[in-house]
Amino acid sequence: MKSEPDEVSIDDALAAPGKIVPWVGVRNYQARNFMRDAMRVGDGVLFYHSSCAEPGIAGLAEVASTAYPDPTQFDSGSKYYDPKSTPDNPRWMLVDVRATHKTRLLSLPELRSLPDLAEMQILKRGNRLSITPVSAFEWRCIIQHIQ
DNA sequence: GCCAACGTTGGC
DNA sequence: GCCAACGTTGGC
Repeated sequence: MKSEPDEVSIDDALAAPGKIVPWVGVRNYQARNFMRDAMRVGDGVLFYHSSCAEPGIAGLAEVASTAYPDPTQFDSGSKYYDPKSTPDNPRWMLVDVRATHKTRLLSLPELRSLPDLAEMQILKRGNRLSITPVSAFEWRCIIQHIQ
């Protein structure tokens, strides 16, 4: 799951109450569907810093709730406000994410250098999704290299 | 700041 | 339903 560290960094997440952050602001249907349909409480999460000086995996986390409506879509003062969404028929969902560890930065160039990760979705050309699945094989590879 | 790549919008 | 125009993402 990508987060801009200027918005929510791994340090911010670890400092939050219960180390939990609600993953607000996702406004892409595919990314929403991953949270709504594919994620289960306890699933592992790679906390990825994007749009920053050193993009890469900065920590580990886990899914901490099932999906529920993103409250920011109803808040006209929020930059994530969506006037086309209503509480009766919410368009955007999110899950809570609980940070578990800060890791050394596994930088984007380092990720790209690992042959086992060649098929990883986040590394595919043109990928812009802020949430992408990670295979068990890729997860093990990353956990090994992060040590 | 640039720009490739992709998603969304809206006229037809 | 097509597709041009526009907006966004995100690495560099």
